[in-house]
Amino acid sequence: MNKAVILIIDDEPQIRKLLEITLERNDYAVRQAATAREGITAAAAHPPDMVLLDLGLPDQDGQAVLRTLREWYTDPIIILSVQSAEEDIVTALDNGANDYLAKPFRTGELLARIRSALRGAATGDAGKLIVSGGLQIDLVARDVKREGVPVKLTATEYSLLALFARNEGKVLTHHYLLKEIWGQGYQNQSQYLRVFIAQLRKKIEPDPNRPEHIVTEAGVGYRFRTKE
Amino acid sequence: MNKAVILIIDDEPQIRKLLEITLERNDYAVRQAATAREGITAAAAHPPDMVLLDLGLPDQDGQAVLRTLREWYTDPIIILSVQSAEEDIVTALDNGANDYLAKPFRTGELLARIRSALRGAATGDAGKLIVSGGLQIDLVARDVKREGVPVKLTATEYSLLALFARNEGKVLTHHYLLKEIWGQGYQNQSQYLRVFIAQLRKKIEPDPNRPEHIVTEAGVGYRFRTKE
DNA sequence: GCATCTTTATAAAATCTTTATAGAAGCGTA
DNA sequence: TACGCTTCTATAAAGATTTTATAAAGATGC
Repeated sequence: MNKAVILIIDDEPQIRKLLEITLERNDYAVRQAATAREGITAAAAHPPDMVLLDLGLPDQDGQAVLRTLREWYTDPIIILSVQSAEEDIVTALDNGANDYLAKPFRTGELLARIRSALRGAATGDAGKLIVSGGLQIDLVARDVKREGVPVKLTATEYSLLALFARNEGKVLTHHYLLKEIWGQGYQNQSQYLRVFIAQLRKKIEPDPNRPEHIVTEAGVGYRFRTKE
Repeated sequence: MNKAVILIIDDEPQIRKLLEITLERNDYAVRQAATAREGITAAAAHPPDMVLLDLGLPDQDGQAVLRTLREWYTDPIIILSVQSAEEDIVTALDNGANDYLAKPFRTGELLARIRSALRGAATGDAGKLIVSGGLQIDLVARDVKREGVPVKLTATEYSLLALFARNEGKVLTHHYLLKEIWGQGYQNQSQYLRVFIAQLRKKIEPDPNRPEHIVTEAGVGYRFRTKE
């Protein structure tokens, strides 16, 4: 029997510990992240059945984290926050949160709201599109088109492209890419990357010999560019 | 686009008036009931898109009303109550309420919670007919036809196809499909899926060897495409 | 008892990993 | 500048592994 997996994104260790104990005692599997960056990565790598998100993270604005998650994550997100101003609540809900609970919360109520949210897990609507130079990526539908024509990508190819798309303009190092896609322990298999980059270019570049989207940064990594 | 219809069940005329004004100003259609009996009758006669339910009704216990509504009513129910004891909240949520707001509430927050609840509501299956490439799915009548000929599907086959039809174009992961159809705890039984997908293809695909509607996304899940 | 769901077995298909080879770029030296 | 050397990159293709399709047998429930 599989337990529902809940990802906690909160920087306070005590809160995480309290949540961990409470949730595990109620038969949920718990994963944790202490920063926005960690949390987004964790959610992307292995999507949990639900996210509990603290808005007061040290490295990034909570509402921005929420919007980023909602670009592709469709399962319930419950906000836990010390803020209880109406504006914060309204913004969070409109950014796609399913519920908002002010700290300190009552654990019984939290558990009930978790049950409620998991019960009615939403089938989200049309996804946010990343469009550029004839290339179109729908992170929710897992759908990629070039000049309007669907491109068939394998699971790994898609993961790689999605990771690029979410980090448009930034150089991603070999090390980082390998760790994100293949996991800890593959950081030196640069050849994997070369093979898959070549594969991707063949499928999404107008001219694979003169790449416009996935450009090589020799000795460092690759950079994804949305043209123009 | 028709306005969403919200049914208010509350015995206090001032609250009803306040809600009526607030909701209508925000482009909802409002209907009202002052007693439990009236409310249940109204919901049954013309099911609204959402119910706002006060727990302190004169003629019947609020939790009982909630349970009665949930016997057949599947759209969102938000509780408005002067009670804010944890026990009341937990009971209401476990009785099927989507949200619980203590009076006095802030109207901005109420509106945000209404938007949130409506957003995640079962995609208006009402009168939805999906037609494509000789395939025809009537989600209301639970009726499937191929080239005009009725297709006989088992309960599970139909649930699966309906889930696909409601998420046309999107990749649905094994995990998600198994959770939605078989429930929490079956997420690793990918073989179930394979068996039922094969079964469905045999029944709805023009050429089951070259599926056009239910396409495999190896390593990830399946995608439903309405042809052309 | 019959329809349906669950499980098992096996073949086929798709994908990933690994190997091989060639090209491009940087760098020091004559 | 030209040359050889080294390092990094691109790509195709063979081999290995994983994932999928399907039939069919066993179990379950009304």
